[in-house]
Amino acid sequence: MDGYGQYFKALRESKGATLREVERQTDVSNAYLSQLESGKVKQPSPNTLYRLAKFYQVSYEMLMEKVGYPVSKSNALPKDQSISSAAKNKLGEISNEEEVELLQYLKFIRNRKS
Amino acid sequence: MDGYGQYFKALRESKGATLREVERQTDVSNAYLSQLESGKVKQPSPNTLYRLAKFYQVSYEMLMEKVGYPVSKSNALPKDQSISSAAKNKLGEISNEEEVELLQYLKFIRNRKS
DNA sequence: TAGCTTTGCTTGATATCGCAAGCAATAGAT
DNA sequence: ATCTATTGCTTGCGATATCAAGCAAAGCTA
Repeated sequence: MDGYGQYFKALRESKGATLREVERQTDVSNAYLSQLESGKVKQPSPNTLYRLAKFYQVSYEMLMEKVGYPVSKSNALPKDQSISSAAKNKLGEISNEEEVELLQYLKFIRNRKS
Repeated sequence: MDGYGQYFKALRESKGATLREVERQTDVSNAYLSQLESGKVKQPSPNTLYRLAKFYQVSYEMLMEKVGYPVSKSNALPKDQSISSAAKNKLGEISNEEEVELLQYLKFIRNRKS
């Protein structure tokens, strides 16, 4: 039903921040953040996305694209590219052990579908 | 008080188009276009701006900026991150949904010890 | 146990987007 | 002069973004 709600939640929790912590740093209310993460928001404004992008240290354009806004240039870019960079940002500090587990889990995910 | 309203009107008139002509080509209602040109709209959505940009043959980003949305002129993120190229290669093609699951699983891994 | 604090969440309110429908003025055609 | 189509515009409305306030559960602390 919702797509990027889970993503924002994962972003926040991977940073170990609370809703109110994000609120303090971004001036986006914890009420709205909660709705955002539970899929009750359709398209947060670019202004909001920009604040979150800076706090979570991910690409603003990537967030724009993720919530469905047109992003002129990256129309030509494959979608996996921006996702890859997002993953790179979030997974950039993983240890070798964690990497192995993630890769195994990725296999598990993919086998689960077919 | 109205900044870009005049601009949109100038764009349309320079093309010799009527409100309803623009409506036909962009699926933006003539009612809304009228409000837009008379400064009664604060921030038209990126979706709307994109349609108008294409019709008027101007830059989408320029319109975004004109209306007051943040436009990251320079990428806030470095291109190359200190991630193992192995993981980068293997994770480079993960999908949207897979990324979410991986981030959640990574959080699970890290909390498993405590 | 009782009392603060934190955390995620819900709810009511406000503001804006964007449109369908309609209106007054103008232009053209007969 | 009358009819018809076009044009710009206003208005009322549903949908959505965003927040302030508050609430219940859980965690600390005394």
